[in-house]
Amino acid sequence: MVNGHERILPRTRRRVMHAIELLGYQPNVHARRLVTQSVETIGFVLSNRDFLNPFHAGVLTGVEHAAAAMRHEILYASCVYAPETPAAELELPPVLRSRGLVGGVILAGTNYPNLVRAVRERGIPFIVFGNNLVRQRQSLPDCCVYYDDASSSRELVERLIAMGHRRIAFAGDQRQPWFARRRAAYLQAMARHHLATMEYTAALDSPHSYVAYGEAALGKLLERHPAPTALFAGNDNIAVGAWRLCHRRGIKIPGDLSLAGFDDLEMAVLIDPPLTTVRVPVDEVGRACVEMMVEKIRRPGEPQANRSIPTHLVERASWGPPPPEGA
Amino acid sequence: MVNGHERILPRTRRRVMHAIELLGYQPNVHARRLVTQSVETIGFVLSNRDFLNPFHAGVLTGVEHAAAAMRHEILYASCVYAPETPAAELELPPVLRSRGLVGGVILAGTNYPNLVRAVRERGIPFIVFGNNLVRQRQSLPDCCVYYDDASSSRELVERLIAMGHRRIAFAGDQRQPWFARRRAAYLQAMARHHLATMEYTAALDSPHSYVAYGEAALGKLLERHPAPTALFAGNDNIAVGAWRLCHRRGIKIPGDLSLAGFDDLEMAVLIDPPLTTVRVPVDEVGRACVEMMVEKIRRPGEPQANRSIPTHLVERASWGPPPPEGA
DNA sequence: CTGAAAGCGCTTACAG
DNA sequence: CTGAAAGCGCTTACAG
Repeated sequence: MVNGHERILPRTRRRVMHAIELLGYQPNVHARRLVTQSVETIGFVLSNRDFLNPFHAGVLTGVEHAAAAMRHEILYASCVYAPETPAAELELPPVLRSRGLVGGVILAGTNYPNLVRAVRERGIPFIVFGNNLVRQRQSLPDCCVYYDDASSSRELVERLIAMGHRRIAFAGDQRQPWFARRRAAYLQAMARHHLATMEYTAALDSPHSYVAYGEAALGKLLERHPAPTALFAGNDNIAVGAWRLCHRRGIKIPGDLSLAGFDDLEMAVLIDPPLTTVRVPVDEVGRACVEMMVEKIRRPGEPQANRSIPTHLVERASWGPPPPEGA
Repeated sequence: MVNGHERILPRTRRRVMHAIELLGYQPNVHARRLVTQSVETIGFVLSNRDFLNPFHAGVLTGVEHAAAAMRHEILYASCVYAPETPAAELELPPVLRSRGLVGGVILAGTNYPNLVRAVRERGIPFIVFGNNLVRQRQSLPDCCVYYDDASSSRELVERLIAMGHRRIAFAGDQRQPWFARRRAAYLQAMARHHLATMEYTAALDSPHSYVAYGEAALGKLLERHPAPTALFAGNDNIAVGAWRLCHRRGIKIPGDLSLAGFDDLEMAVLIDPPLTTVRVPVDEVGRACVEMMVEKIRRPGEPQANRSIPTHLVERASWGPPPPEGA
């Protein structure tokens, strides 16, 4: 009666409900799950990150809000593994190992094909945050949520060109797929306008040194003659590094150099001038993950299209027309 | 046999283990939990925050790592409530409502006595992140983890005094207990040296406007004659606001004004000069929460001391001796 | 419309 | 040392 909509005498129903209220009765979830063979819990696995960065914190927030609205809980787990380990030999965390802990998992962080394969082989329904999926040859239909960094990147470069910039540089380590995609959009826009590209794509040693990377990148790019009049940094931290170099060298932003980043971190509005960048609606990414996950649990085997969340160019004072030629 | 250490023929044991391996057998957690009446899951409740900020993301990371090491899982849930709602009328999220979902909860975010009371009345073991516990009259023994902001704050002010500063200002909204504690340490240090205090403690309208608050604070403080030679900002965002004002007005840091914050956010090293601040070892806060939680679940009723995690003064270039008097 | 029984997959005493 | 039984707290068919 408590669960179903049986035909029952309204009076009886009321009395039972009253007793429930009175005693503070709450059904035991494990007994229920044992018999129904279903779980309302979704695992959120953060892979290969030593801490929860603001981006993933935002995705997790979105995931939790969406899940709560659909009466699901979120089990948070981190997971570190080597890309080369064969799928069968991966040491999986309990979320991916124990029977019944979760009804499915959202794989966030940076993932590789071996983990995806291991999860698939165990029959655990899963959704992958696609932008950070590295080295995946064949596409993964049915289970990916992306944010669309290409469109905004293209728009960003097109806007710089429309302002009059011709020497537009790009900076970002190409081994990281997010930078590779942003660069591809940059190359495409530049090619469309028959403009020569200027790139700094050196390998990045430590994931924590984006700012230093940005300083080095702009330093190198400024050695060229003629120098770039605009820099599209692969992310905001790289942009902040470039900004610091300008600050030290007295290069005016946007007078001498227009600067744009990607991510819209909190600090984007704190530097002076505030940074033009691209915002990823992380809460929508999280929501999309949950919606796909719930749909997949409800209708197993039913095909679903991958989802792509649009991103938004956020225009701020760090860009403007290029300096007059020959100045 | 799988669970216990019974005396069994080694050969039989080996054969069973082999079969387990072969079939990929994993026990069903719900059946196990139903019979053992225990859960290895700990709830992490983020209260009254609309998103997971870097500080709490760090605590959550610490909590998850410590929990994983002790073979516990983390259920992440957010919870928004009004401080005035009577405990009995609070609408609790499933972690705090369902029977058996978790063995206990860590209450992070900003909490009020009504929630603490509701959780206690339901008999759910809990640990509270004490620094953000507001309006709690009687102390909560046995269940609090704090970070010690007083010692580092005092040390910070003492160091400024030792450098020769006499006019040291403080900025932070006193209704927020973390600012109140830092201010108390400031007042104490100033009193010890018989120095007059200079404060900006206006109410802060929006939690997202710390930077603007910092700009306003320093603006007001600089109207005084003589002006302060150092500012202890209640947190890094307020310090960044002050830094921006200095940047715009051409006030040199630390030549004209020494600046210090609290939190050691990522941006502390990105501003120029990098910011002297206080670092809270968030992972240790998280670990302490888990350790107390597990201890409390294992030995119910056993008294435990509250824990206080030391913080660390991080000296950077944003402070130095005061300008020569009368300059 | 209502009550009693079976069974979900385990663990834990207990009998062989 | 090993196997069979009882029972954790539910839900779901089924008999009354």
